[in-house]
Amino acid sequence: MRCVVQAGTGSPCQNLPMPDAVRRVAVALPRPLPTPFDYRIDADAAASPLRGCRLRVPLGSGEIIGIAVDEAQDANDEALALKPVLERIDETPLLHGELWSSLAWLARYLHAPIGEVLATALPATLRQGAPLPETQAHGWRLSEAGQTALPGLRAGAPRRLAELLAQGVHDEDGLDTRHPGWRTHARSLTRRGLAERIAVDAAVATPTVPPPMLNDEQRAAADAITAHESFAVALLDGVTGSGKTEVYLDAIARTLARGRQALVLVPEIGLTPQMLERFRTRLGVPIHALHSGLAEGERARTWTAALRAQARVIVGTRSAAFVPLPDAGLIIVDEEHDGSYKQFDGIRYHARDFAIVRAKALGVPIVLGSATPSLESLHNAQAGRYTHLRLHHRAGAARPPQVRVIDVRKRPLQAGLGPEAISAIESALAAGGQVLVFRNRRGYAPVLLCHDCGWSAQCRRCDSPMTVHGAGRRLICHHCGAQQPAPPACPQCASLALQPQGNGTERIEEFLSQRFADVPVLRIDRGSTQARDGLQKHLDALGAQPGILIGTQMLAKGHDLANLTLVVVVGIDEGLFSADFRSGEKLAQLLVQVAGRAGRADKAGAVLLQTHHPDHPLLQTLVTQGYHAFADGELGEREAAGFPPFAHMALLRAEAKHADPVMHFLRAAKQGIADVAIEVHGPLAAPMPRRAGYQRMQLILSSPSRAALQSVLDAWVASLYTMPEARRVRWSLDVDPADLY
DNA sequence: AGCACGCCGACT
DNA sequence: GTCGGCGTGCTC
Repeated sequence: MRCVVQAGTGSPCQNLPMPDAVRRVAVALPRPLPTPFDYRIDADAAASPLRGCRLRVPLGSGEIIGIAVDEAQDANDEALALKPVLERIDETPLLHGELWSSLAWLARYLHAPIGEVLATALPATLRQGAPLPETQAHGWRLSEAGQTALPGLRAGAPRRLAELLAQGVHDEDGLDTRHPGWRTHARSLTRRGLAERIAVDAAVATPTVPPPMLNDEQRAAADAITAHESFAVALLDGVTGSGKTEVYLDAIARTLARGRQALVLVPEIGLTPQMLERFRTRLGVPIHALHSGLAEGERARTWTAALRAQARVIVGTRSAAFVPLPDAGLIIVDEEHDGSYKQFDGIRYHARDFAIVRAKALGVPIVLGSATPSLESLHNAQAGRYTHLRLHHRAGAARPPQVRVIDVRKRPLQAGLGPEAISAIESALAAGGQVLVFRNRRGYAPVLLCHDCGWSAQCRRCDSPMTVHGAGRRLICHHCGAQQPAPPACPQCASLALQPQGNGTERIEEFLSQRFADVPVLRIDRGSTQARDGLQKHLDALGAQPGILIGTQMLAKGHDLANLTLVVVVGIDEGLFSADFRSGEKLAQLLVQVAGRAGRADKAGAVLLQTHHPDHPLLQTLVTQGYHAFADGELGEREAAGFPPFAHMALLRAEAKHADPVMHFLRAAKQGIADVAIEVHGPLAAPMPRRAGYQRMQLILSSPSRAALQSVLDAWVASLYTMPEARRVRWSLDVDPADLY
């Protein structure tokens, strides 16, 4: 029986004898379970606040780390039947305050299990129960003995380090990036008593590089952002090269001066060592980076340093949206339109949207920056919910590139390149420039086709076309990674007329390196360049000499190419007619971003867009009137068609080895929605599974009212867990899906 | 998600 | 005769 609190009598439980003093606590577990599980806990272990603390508990035959979602409740005999909490890991809550309530909101909004959401928010080592790491920042300086001994030191690396330290305290963070290998020399100095390691206060800002003078637009934008110290969303909408980063730096510097923390989110490919170094020298504080390339221990250290307010500036990719910000003053989301902010498996959150929720809860300003803002953000700006700050001018004298649409209908193509493109490449190289050929498709050719019977190579497990690699010798499925040799003859009609159709980056590389044999031709894509510094090394090796880069998405931004004068974009036609409602927006953003790579400081650039559909409205509007005109038109179409941001969607996906149970489950699920405010489409075939050999289908829910959709999801998702049909499939829900196919 | 339990194929 | 395949169901 429950212990009932009666009005006016206080808690009667306090008066009852509690010999064993057993209490119960609800624990969120990192498993796809709809609710937290109850455990019993000793009263003394539950004496201090529990909510947000990690607990080690038994589950099934094993043990697991969960998080208490509430304070312990008084319990009676039935609590004895519960399994016991094995260990209380945290004395004080790891998650609390704003972060706790924002995460609780996120779990409700995504209709995801709270335990999975909390686990996603924590760095892996902490999720697995590790103690909070040491985070005190340290620096190095010369000892008094070092000061006197310095002039007498032998020339060499230790002496150079000593000379550096003689200028003042250097923090380890900065030494790591600027003087790799310094630790060996520091050890050698320490052994001789010449240098010493001291704790440093990260909050003291001493910029080593003075800020440039902001132009009027930049100044006005920076002033508008820091005008209020409370929640407000600013859309910083500035063309490529307009100096958005200077606006960020100015706003961050003011935030630091007010004694507050700043969080900067950047897309996966935007977080480069050069960018961190620029922030470090300009802000004069250690920059705490958070990205997928970091070791787990390092991620935990950064997260914890933020929790302890030692980290003042945190720059990170998607997952950095989860860092604690006890002294928050400003949040920035750079390239806010970028698709990498949306997580595609597990908890499908959108880091930009969650950052806005957090800024609101924290009561701090947030800046969304982009040269090609998402239609959502433009819509919000037009509706007056966001302040729209425009930067129209490229900094310095750089002129915008000349964009030309090239009609390749009936033109002879070589590896997908028309005569205009080839001669433009020739003259750009002859003039000493560099050329970027952008193709959004890697591999040699997208499909292998039999010219006689029409057979094409399909992946046996995914039913999708296999991409031709290795100059036509291998077939690879880009969905499941399956590989096989290309067949010598058509498996269907035995014809030898098998032809690779279309052109991937490999085939373009093959052609261009023959055609322009006297210049370097570099292919940059996921197949050729694994690590991010691998790409930088390639670019460094090329330098400013004439050459050709062939690339996919990876080359669309970041990494300055000082001498790039021509960009050729091929293979955009499939993007013009893709079924997904967001494909036009994505293509437009990509084209503008790629075009922005051409023409820097002194050289005007040219951009050629090759297409079989030169009159397509997207291209016409984009080229003649620019991105914002395109966005206005596209928003009109979204409104007419009932798509985001004018409708709100959720997507229920299910998969199993066979189609039948998937169909049964989705049909049954569809039956569960009776609300007339919700449109339900499906079951429809879903995009390729990551796991090969699975049948996947989906249901699309949409409603003009976010509130109506949310309230339907509340009851509906709960019912999915108990549906008998659900047991035969794996299902997942995606609220605000990024794309439908 | 893990993990155990449970019932059918090719191997020491 | 057993090792192991993954289908099914459960975890406070």
